[in-house]
Amino acid sequence: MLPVFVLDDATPGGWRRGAASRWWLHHSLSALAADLARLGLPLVLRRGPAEAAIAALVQDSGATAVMWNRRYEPWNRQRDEGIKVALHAAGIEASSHNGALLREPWEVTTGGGRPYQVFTPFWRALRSLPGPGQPLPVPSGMAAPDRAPAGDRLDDWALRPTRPDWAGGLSRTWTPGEAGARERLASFLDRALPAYRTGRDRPDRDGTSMLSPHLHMGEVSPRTVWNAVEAADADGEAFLRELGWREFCHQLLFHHGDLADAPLRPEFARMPWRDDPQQLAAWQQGRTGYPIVDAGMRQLWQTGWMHNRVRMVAASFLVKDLLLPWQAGEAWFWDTLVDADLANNAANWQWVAGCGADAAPFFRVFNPVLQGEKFDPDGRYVRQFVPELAPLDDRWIHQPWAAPAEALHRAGIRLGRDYPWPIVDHAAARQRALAALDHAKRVAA
DNA sequence: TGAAATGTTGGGGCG
DNA sequence: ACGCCCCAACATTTC
Repeated sequence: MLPVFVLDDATPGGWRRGAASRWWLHHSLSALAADLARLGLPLVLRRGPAEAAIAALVQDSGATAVMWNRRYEPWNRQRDEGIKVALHAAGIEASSHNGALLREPWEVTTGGGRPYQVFTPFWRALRSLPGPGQPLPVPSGMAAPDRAPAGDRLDDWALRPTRPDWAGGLSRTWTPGEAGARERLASFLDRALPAYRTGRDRPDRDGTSMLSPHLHMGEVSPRTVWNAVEAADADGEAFLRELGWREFCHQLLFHHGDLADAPLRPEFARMPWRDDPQQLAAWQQGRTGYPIVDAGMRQLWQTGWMHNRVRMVAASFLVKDLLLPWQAGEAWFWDTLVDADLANNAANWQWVAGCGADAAPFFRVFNPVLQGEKFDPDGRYVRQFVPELAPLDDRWIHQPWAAPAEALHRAGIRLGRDYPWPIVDHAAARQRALAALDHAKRVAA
C-alpha cells in the first residue's frame, strides 16, 4: 500500500486551485502525512500532469493496482477517465470510488430518467433512497513497500503565502486535517445542531457547522456527517437539507459542464452587466459603505470563510446593487475561500444571480440594512469585522449614513474618512437592476 | 433561503 | 349613539 498525492495544476479556464485553498491543501497534506506515518505508511507527493505522474509512480513502485476517489469537475473526469484507460491498457488494475458525495450525480433522476432542475423534488428523491451506509473502518494491516519511491517535499510546492503572509487569520480559525474535521463535527453536533434551523441564519453566533472546507478536501465524508447527524439526539432535518444542496450543486455541475462559466438561463447572457473595477475592488475589500456587506467581505479576507447568510447578502449586493457580473464574484470567492468548491461556488452564484437551476428570482433583491437588522440585531458581527463602526449605537450600526451627526460624532466617526459613504444608493440600485433584467428579457424575446 | 407597493381590516379617537 | 377618519397591523400582489 503506497499512499500518493498528485498535484495537477493543469486546470483550464482559470480554475486552478485558489490561494486560500492552496494554503488549506498544504496543511491538510501535512496532517495526512503525519496520520499515515502513525500507521507506518509514507505519503508520496508528486507534481505535474496526473497521467504521467501516475504512470511514473506505477513504474517506480511496481504497483499492480491503482485506486482513487472520483472528482466531478469536467476536466478531472476527463483526465481520470484517460488515466483509467491507460492503466488498463498497461495491464494495471484501476478503480475509482465515491468518497465525496452521498449519491453519485447520475443516480438521482426523475421518473423519466432526467436530472432534476428544481431542488425540492431532487431532495425528496434523494431522501426517499436508502441513506448512505456506515463508513468503513480504517483498514488495518496495511504494509508499506520496502522502499517508497521518491517524492517532492511539501514545502517545495510553496502552497503557503510568503510575502506578505496573509494566512494568520486562517491559522487562528482552522485546523485542516482529519482530526480537525472530526473535532469540528463533534462540536457542531453538541453546540449548534439543536438550534440549527434558526441559529444557522445568525452570523453573530456560532450557529453553522463550518464543515465546508473539511468536506471539500475530503477530510470528512458527507456519509460520516450524515450518519452522525441522524444518530444525534436532535432534529437534524434542516442540516441534512444543506447536505442535499451540496449534492444538488454537484449534480448540476455533472450535467452542465460549463456551470462555472455560463448562465444556465440563456437570457442572462444578455444582461447589461457593468464593468467597474473600482466598485469591484470596493466590494472585494469590504468598503462598500454597507456594514453587513463589508463585515462579510472582511471576514472572508481574514478567515477564508464567510457565514452563509452573509454570502447571500454580499453576493446579492455585487450582482444586483452593483450590477457586476456574477462570474466576478465567483472568481473572487474561488481565490479567497478555504472551502472553494467548483460545484458549490458556481451553483450558488448562479442561484443568487437568478440565472441558475431553481434560482432565486432576479427581482428578489436583499436589502442590506434589513438583512443586517434581522440577522445581526445588535451589530455584534459588524462590530467584530468592521471595528471602526464599533462605537456606533445599535440603532445606526447597519446604516451609519442615516445616523444623526451627533451620534456619529459621539462614536468618533467621520463618514468618508473613517468609514466610506455607501458607494450606491440601495433603492436606486434596486430599480436599476430590475430595469436591466427587463432589458435582457426584451432583447432575448 | 425578499422587499416594496398596494390592499384590507378593525380598533379607537373624535365630532 | 353613530359615522367618519386615521392608522397600525396584517395580507396580498408585484417587482
